[in-house]
Amino acid sequence: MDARSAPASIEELLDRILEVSDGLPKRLKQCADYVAANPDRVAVSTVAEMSEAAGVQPSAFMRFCQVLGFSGFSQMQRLFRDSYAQNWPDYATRLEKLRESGAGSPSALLAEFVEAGRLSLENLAKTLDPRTLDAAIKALSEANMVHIVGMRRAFSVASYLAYAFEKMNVPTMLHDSVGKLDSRHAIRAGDAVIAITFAPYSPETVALAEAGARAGARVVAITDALASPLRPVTPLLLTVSEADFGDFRSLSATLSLAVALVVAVGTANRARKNGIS
Amino acid sequence: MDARSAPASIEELLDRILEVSDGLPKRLKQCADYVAANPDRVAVSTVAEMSEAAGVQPSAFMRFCQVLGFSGFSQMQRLFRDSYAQNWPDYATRLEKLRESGAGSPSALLAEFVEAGRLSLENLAKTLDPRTLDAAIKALSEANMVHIVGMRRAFSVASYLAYAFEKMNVPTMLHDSVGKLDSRHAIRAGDAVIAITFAPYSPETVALAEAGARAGARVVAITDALASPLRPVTPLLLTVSEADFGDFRSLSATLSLAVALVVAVGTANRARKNGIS
DNA sequence: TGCAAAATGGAACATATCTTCTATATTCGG
DNA sequence: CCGAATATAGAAGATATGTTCCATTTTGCA
Repeated sequence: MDARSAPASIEELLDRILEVSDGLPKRLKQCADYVAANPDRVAVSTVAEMSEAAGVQPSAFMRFCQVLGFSGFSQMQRLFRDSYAQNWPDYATRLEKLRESGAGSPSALLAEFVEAGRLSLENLAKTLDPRTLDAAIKALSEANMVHIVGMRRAFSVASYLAYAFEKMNVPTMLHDSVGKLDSRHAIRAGDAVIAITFAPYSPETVALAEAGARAGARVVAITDALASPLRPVTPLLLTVSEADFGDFRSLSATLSLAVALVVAVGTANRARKNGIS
Repeated sequence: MDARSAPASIEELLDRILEVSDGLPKRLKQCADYVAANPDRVAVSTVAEMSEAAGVQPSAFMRFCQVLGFSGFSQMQRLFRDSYAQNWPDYATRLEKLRESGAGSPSALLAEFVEAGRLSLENLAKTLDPRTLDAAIKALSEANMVHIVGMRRAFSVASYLAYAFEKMNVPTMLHDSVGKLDSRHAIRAGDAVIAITFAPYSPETVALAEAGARAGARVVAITDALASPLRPVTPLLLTVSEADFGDFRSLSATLSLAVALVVAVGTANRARKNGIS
């Protein structure tokens, strides 16, 4: 243990944690990880609370503080309490403050997008039809392979779906247009297609969804209005209306829907496998 | 004095203060004024500190808390502490339960994710430092070219940033790893890098950010904790803590931040061009 | 495998902090 | 101006919290 004095700022403290973290015994490392991940809790918690959250005994947490160069928890906490002043917690107040910082200022913009995201989420919870969701999940979990297509702004949703399905061990193919290779013939009967598109609708996405339907695949659409061009293609239409701000849409609701879809499908698949074996 | 119960939120508390403030005796009014003006200190101070700052005796401050309907200072403080610490429930285990019990209908699942997204957005508004945001936008708008890197779950954010920057006519390069081509040498002095990574941090992303910094580019990090491996790389650290579920995170807050970033940079660039021409 | 060093858990101890109580001061109405 | 009601200050008491110590367990090394 070195005899250096206590860190004088939170940055210094985090540096020190990063630095010693690897050479720390198990319990002390738990403390280090917890503090590094939740530095904001230090200011308003007791050692008992901190240590419980980190999964260690209070005494272990004390030793951790001392390894960092503090005399004890109280001294370390003082550091966090002193720098606490600016982070004033209340959401409504804070949002108001951000907005007031000047129309067009970055913070004001952020406030608008946060608000838009929140509205979208609320709206999603209210309007999505559970039966359609159930049917979509059934179709996806029965598929041999899930094809995902979404271009331009919908591509981030598509790539997230691909990532999440992979994590869930669901066979997946992400149809990007790298090299303009035409991948539509990869879709077979018994597969499923998730097509994501918002106005102005991407023709490639619609075309691929149609090709999938013709090939005998079930198609799940994530789109923004009942008038979407995907409407004629499939009855499994999940509509998400995001509150946009300017030309951009936040995608908050769309992504939440995507995660829910993946987790539900992953769970259904796992249940089915267990049932069969 | 009325016998109503204690306020359940900070807004309620501030309302109540406003309401009773006029009919309060001198010392108690001092307390009311001080709390109304410095609500952020309540969570991290002792009665002794609060009362001294308000210019009264501790006992006077106690009486003030009781007039408000609390049993004492501690109870009032708990209100402030709870609202500060992002005490969102443990979604990982909550979802695990939902899934294992099989009782979790897809819509219930969706509701969970919507709620998680909402909390993440609130938290973003509460914790993001406007000055860091301003500095990040300045760095990005001064860059000749914006490089974007984010792997795995962060890739959807990266791809969305690329899409939006393109829309805004900001020169952009998305560093995917298609073909495992090493693109780090494309980064030059005068460029900027946006690196997005969340625990478990992707080594490629960190490496590319470091390479960028060495090449003389400004680096903006979007990450999840102050202890992120990107912190040593750059002071422009935008931290977004999403409520996450093991391998998944809703990304609602991250994407809102991304849009705000892009629009602000686009606007700044346009203003600059107009100013020059 | 056995030993020594280090780490850990839990309880005992010390201290800081909150809370209450009462004598004194102040205010307000007649 | 006087008396009753209320407010206040300060200190004493109760409680929560931080801190230390030591027996036990675990780890690392020969």
